[in-house]
Amino acid sequence: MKNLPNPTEAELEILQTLWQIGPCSVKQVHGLLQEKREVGYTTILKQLQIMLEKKLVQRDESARIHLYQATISEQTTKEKLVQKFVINTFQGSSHQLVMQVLGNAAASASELEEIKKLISQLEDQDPTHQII
Amino acid sequence: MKNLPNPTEAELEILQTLWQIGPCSVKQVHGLLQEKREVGYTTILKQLQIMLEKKLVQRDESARIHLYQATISEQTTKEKLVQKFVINTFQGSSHQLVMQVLGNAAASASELEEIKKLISQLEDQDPTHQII
DNA sequence: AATTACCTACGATTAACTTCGTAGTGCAAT
DNA sequence: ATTGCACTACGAAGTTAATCGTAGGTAATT
Repeated sequence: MKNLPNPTEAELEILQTLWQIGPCSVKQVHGLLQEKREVGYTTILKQLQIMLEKKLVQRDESARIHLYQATISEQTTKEKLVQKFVINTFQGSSHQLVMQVLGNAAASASELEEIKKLISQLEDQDPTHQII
Repeated sequence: MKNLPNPTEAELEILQTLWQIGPCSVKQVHGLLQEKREVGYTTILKQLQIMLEKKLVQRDESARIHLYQATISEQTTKEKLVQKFVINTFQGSSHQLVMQVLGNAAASASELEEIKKLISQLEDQDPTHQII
């Protein structure tokens, strides 16, 4: 429940794989990241050790091969990162961010449908409710 | 037209004020940022000098008081930053980002209206067109 | 038992960012 | 002219991130 620091870029990359496949060894993480880019084994190891100190992950040391898992949830982590990004880049206006994304990189028709559905839900919830 | 580096956090903060008020002196930038947080005058000066080297800004040295202005546009800069952020945080899925933002921090009713309007426009443009 | 293979620990390095102090320069006001 | 103010230039320090090499230990294999 404490407030851990936001993960850095490299840390987030590792967290994404932990979220994806659950508790796993350094070797597994390294194997997956290696597919995307050249990176040394000990680099990942060191990162995980640092993340352990920061309490971004915990590890099971009962076996010789330590197993790491994320201590922070994907959802709330991304929420915080988005929040910070919106403040830095759009001076806090998440509305501006959405307009940007939709305008430029947007979505397939089905994804737009999905978004419209979500908006309808939000509106139905409470028409007067200020969500942003 | 070249590819300049993305601005850092502190640089972006300065760029925001340059975009907002146009060409201006160090003093002006410092004055505005000072309102938001404690920061030294020479800090801003140095940053602007660094940004000049990186070509993120240009300056008019004709007068004793140099005037700085952004060389990169607000729109394209933010596009690039969003793109990078989406890749890092949502593995390239801007759709996921939008759903996140709408779900959590979303918008007032009028803003939702605006977003719906934009979606309609996008759909009308070309229903089969993959926008994302 | 000796060798090999794998795993962790740790230190060191490099680069980037951010910040600010000090010094120097020139304009302006007395 | 001298003094003082405002502005720029530059260097330096402190931080944080990211990467990897080397060393050391444990377990399995021969």
